[in-house]
Amino acid sequence: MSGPRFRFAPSPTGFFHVGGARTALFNWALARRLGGRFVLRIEDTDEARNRPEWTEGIISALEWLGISSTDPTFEGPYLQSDNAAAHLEAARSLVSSGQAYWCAMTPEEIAERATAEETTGYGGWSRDLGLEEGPGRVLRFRVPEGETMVIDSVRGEVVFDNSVIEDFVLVRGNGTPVFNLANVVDDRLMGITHVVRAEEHLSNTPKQQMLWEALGHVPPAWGHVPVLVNEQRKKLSKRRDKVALEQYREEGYLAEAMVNYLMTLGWSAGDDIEIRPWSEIESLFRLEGVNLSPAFFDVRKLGAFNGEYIRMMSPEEFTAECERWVPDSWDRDRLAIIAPHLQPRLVTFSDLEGTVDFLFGPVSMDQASWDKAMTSEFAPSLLVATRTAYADLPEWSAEALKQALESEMEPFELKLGKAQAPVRVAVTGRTVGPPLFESLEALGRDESLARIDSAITRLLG
RNA sequence: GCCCCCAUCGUCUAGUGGCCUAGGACACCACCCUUUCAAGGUGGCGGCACGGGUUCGAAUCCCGUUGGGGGUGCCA
Repeated sequence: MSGPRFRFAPSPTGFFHVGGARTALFNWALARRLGGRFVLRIEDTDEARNRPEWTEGIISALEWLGISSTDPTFEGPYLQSDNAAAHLEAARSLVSSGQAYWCAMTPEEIAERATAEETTGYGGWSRDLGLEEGPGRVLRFRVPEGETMVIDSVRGEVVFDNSVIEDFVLVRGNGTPVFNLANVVDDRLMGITHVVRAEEHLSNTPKQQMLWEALGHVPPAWGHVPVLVNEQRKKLSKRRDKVALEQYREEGYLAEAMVNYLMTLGWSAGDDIEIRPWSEIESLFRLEGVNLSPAFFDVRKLGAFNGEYIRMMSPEEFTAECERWVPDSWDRDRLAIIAPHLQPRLVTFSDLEGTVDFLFGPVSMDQASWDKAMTSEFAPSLLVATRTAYADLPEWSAEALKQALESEMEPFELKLGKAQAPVRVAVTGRTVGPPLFESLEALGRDESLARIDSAITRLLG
């Protein structure tokens, strides 16, 4: 078991946060490039323990991102709760070495003292009281004097004055260990050498580092990456923002696009290239190159990346992917005919169904489109003429369809762009959509003619 | 309140004292192409938060101000 060990420690909440996804990717890239391990540890809470599907969700989300649990780089998942005994044991060792002590002050009393303005709250009240362990009593860490320097690969050296750090709780009144303790003990037990996580943890890092040292070990290398924020520049929250990775997956964003986009938030390889395959990202990624300020998660740019990745797919890949996003009842051959024309038009695959549904079921006529296309002077006669020409067309192909309409529109002195409008609306129900003649070809002669007929009937009464 | 972090176009970023009249991408606008809509091509709009230093020279270094963010729990 050699080589650096990076840990990723999400807490299951029923969805996988995009910010967490980026942190996971950072750790994964590092572990892969350095020939180390990506250690997944689930911070399972009481609630999560009763919902194994939450943990499964994390695994499947990671899998989607390309962080495969079957890859040799991947280790885990471990459950934090499995180590509960070790957490407490570490706490006890701190008591016997005098680095932790029992405290009887209740949260209410602390709040009272805080408002009384005489102290900051707890203020080390039972530091030297020599209290014994007892019901409801908490174990506190005896913060030493001096200062704590956190050496951070992203931010450099950050110094904290220990006097501003309260004697924090290690074990709750109910006997359970607290996050900071559990984390340190787990990291140590698992031989973690690098802790790369979001910046929101930076202020708590001196506490964890003191714990490492109090336990007699050398702390890991830290790396605090900036958080992801929304338009209001607030940390992304589930309440107000679309943060669930699963939701993007369901909307038809490609994993490769999501991964690539996430990696550009707060990091760049130092050149002008943004779109690049994971293999390159992996070999280029450096913690030292990570930005220091929060980044806005811009769905529009994600969409642009997704479009790029869609266009990069081979026609076969694209068609195969399309089939996954469309009802089973839809004719696959017909879908394959139109697919090439859809590829440059899609932003996400969830857009697919709505843009070609007219090929697979009855037209739903958009009233505004009808009004716009059918009120022109030439619409009725052109439609009739085109219908006649189409009925006798020897070959039902896009090219023939186009030529036929072009010759019918001549007397009206129109451009193709205008002339195709009535036919388009008659057949697709909308003014915008995939290329018309290719759509007609896919639809077939009978259905196309029927739709034009029904439009003519509606137009002429 | 106290502590910590941060600050280049609207957004994501390049930039580590002279190559910067600050580069790219997304978005936006215009034009071209065109079978609507896209895609593609060309061009445009737009930024170093502010004030002091240091220096021959500052987006880059230092100090301050302002502004943002995070932390400060018997949350994780």
